[in-house]
Amino acid sequence: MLDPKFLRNELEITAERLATRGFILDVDNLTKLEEKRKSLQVATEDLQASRNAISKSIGQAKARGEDTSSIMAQVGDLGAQLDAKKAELAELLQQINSIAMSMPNLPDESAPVGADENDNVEVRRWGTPKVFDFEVKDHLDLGEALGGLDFKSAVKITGSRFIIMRGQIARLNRALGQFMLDLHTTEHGYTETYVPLLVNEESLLGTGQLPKFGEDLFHTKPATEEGQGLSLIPTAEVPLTNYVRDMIVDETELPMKMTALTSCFRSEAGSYGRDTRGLIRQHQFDKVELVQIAHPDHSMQALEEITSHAEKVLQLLNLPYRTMVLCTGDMGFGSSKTFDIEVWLPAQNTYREISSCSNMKDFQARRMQARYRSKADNKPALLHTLNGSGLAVGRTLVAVIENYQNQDGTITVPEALRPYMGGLSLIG
RNA sequence: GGAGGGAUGGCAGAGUGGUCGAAUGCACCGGUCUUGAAAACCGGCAACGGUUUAUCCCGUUCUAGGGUUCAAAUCCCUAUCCCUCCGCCA
Repeated sequence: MLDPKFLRNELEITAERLATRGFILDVDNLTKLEEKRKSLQVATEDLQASRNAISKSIGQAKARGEDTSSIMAQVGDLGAQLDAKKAELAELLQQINSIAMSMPNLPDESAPVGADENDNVEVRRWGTPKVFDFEVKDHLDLGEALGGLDFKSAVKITGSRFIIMRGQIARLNRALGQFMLDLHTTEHGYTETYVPLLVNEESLLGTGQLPKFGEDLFHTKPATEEGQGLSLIPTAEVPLTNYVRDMIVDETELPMKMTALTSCFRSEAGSYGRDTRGLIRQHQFDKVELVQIAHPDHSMQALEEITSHAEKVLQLLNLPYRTMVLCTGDMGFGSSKTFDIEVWLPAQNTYREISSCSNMKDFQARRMQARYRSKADNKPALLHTLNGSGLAVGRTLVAVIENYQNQDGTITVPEALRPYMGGLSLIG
C-alpha cells in the first residue's frame, strides 16, 4: 500500500508515476472521494466531540448529586445522527481503502521506464554458454530417458503441471536445495527458517497477494464472505516476510536476513498453453527464498546484495546467466525495483528467468504494520522488505540437466553438488 | 474432541459503568551529580488519524466484530489466539 498522504496531497504525481507501469489511476474519482471524506470526517468527529462533552458533564453532575434529566434531554437524537454519519464515513473509508489496496507500488527512480519485458535492461552477464558438438536435448527428453522425470504418472495421480522425480534426478533436486540453503546460511548470513506452507488471509494481504491475485493461489476452502480459509503459499516470501507483521523491531536488529527452502504452489491461472512442456512452469515446485527486513536507508544496497547472493549460486554451479533490471511496465505489483536473473538453457537457446529479486520498500510494511524503532527520535517507522529467489530449485534442475548433458544422454554432476550426491560424478 | 482460565502501552502488570489513554515497575530519552561511567535524584515517554505553518485542539484505539447505555477497558453475545487439565495422536 502507498502512503495515504500521496493520495491526499500528491495525487497527480502519483498517478503519473503509476502510469509508467501501466496502472491507470482514476484521479477525478479519488479526488471526489477524498474531499467527501475530509468533510464527513470532520463533521463526524465534531458530533462525537459534543456527545463526549455532554456525557462527561452528566457524569460530573451525577457525582455532585444533581438532577441530570435536563442534560440527558439535550443528547436527544445526537446518538442516531452520529450513528448515521459514522456508517456513512465507514463506507467511504472502506471504498478508499479498497482502491488503495489495489494500487501497485511506485517504481523507484532508477527503474527504467518501459512497457513490457522487451524494455528490460541487461546489467551484466556471467559465463559463456558451452558449445556442444552434438545436438542438445531438452531436460524433458534427458530426464525421461534416465527414468528420473515421470510426467505421465504425475498426471494420473494429480494432473498436469505436476512432476514425479525418481532416483538420482530426485536426489539431484534435493542436493540443489540443500546446497543453496547451506550457501546462504554459512556464507551470506541468512537464518535458516522452517515455515508453514499454509497461511491465513492476513498474511496474504500483508505481502500483497490479496486482494488482487487470489485466483493465482490454491485455497483450502472456496472463497466466501467469511474468507477463504488457509491458502498454500505461492512463495516462502509470504511466511518469511509476515514474520515481522505487527512488530516493532529494534533498529539494532536490522537487517534481519531469513531463508527457507519450501515447496511453492501456484494455480497458474491464465497461463494455459504457456511453458506446458517440461518443468519450467509447475503448480508445485521447490524454491529457496531470501528475505531481508531492512532499514529504509539501506534497502537499495540490500537489493544489490540479495541479487549477488542469488547469482553466487549460479557461479558456483558454473551456469551462465545474465542479470536484467526490470522496466516499470514489467515489475511485480508490490515492487519498486526488481532484478531478474536469467540462466542459459541450451535446448531453448536462450536465457530463462530463474530468480527475481525485489525491493518492496515500505509497500508491504505499511500493509503489515511492520516497523522499527528509530534510534534518532525513538519513534516507530516503517521498515523496508526485500525478497529474492536464491534460487528456484526446479528451474535450476532444468539448467543443470541441460547444461551438463553428455552426448550419450548422461548428466555430469557439477563439482559443487558432489558432496550432496555422495560423491557421485555422473548420472546415467 | 471435553472442561476451565486468560488477552490492557516497547515489555511486565493494576484497573469500582462516569476527569481512565489507563496506576506501578522495567526499558528508553533528556538533565543534575561525576574526570568518565555506574548508582541516586529530577523530568519526559503509546499508536494511528483529522485540523494546523506550528503549538494547541479534536477523534479513534485496552485481541477482533457485534450489542446494551446519555456514557464501556469495565456489562452481554460471537469469533480468533494463548494457557491449564483430560482424551487422542506422528
